[in-house]
Amino acid sequence: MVAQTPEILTGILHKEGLRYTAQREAVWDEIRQSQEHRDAEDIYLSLRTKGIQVSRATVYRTIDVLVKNKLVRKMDVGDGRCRYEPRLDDNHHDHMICTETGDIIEFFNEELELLQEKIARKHGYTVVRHVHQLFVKPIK
Amino acid sequence: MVAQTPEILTGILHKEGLRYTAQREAVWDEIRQSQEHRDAEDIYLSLRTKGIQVSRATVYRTIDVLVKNKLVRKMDVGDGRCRYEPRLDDNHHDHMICTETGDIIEFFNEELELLQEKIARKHGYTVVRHVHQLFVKPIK
DNA sequence: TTCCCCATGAGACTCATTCTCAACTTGGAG
DNA sequence: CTCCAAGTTGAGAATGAGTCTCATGGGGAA
Repeated sequence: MVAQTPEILTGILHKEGLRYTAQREAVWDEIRQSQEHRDAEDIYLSLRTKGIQVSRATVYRTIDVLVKNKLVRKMDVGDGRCRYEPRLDDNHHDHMICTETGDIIEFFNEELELLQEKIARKHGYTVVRHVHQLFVKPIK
Repeated sequence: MVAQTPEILTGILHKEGLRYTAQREAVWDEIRQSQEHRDAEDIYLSLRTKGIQVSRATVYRTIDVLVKNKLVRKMDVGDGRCRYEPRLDDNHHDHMICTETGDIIEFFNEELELLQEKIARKHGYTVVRHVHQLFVKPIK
């Protein structure tokens, strides 16, 4: 359980020596209130549609701060646009992407996590982070 | 065992209804003779340095054909440039990227492969392909 | 050898993301 | 409460990997 209160952003900005601004709050709110995997343009347009004055540059800059502080998870699906999702509860998971519909399904498997670390150790390393995506298709 | 003979390219081009050209041969040779994970610019510059007349457009176009026909594997490391490696023996493997040195280590684990399929099936899918990268650091 | 059509190359173009810098805010000092 | 140094923002330019265009060049079937 992490980042459940509205003050979490204030704390992070303080820790980073950054100021609290309406734009940063708005970007975080926008990402937080949706559980989807959205790209930066989507987030930007959604804010503008709501009449919130913010620029693409600020959206990107704010996302960087949020990602760095683990409030947001960034994922590169390989189609040229990164997707972002809130990490409110900090539950780690990976993604399965349906090649037919584009749906993104989250999954988590403890055994898989352990196995990865085991493999890294076998080579004298320890896992810092990982990217694991399964491109799948429905079983008919 | 696949693609060990020089004629493999000819066969593929024929199958695809494409012509055999010096440029296509050169790009394939360049990738084939190195076991490294190189980006397109690297391959392009290496060819030019050797005095081979080829353009970036042709390098990209040829790589697409090679990737499609499984002579080359394309990997997106997430830093904006895709890397390519030959698939001469067609041994599937994933990658471990050292966050300190940038070294890329290949690994393969049968258990991991099976586990992925098992997870996908649990959700009603079957794995078409996957991206699995471990960003690691050396154990001191 | 001819000739049709594919292949090539130079450079324009795309598009997500980053950068620039002048104008604007924030927030601590006084 | 006001001031002002320093951080922030926005519009648009810049970046950079990869793609596209189209005039020119070159395979290869007949």
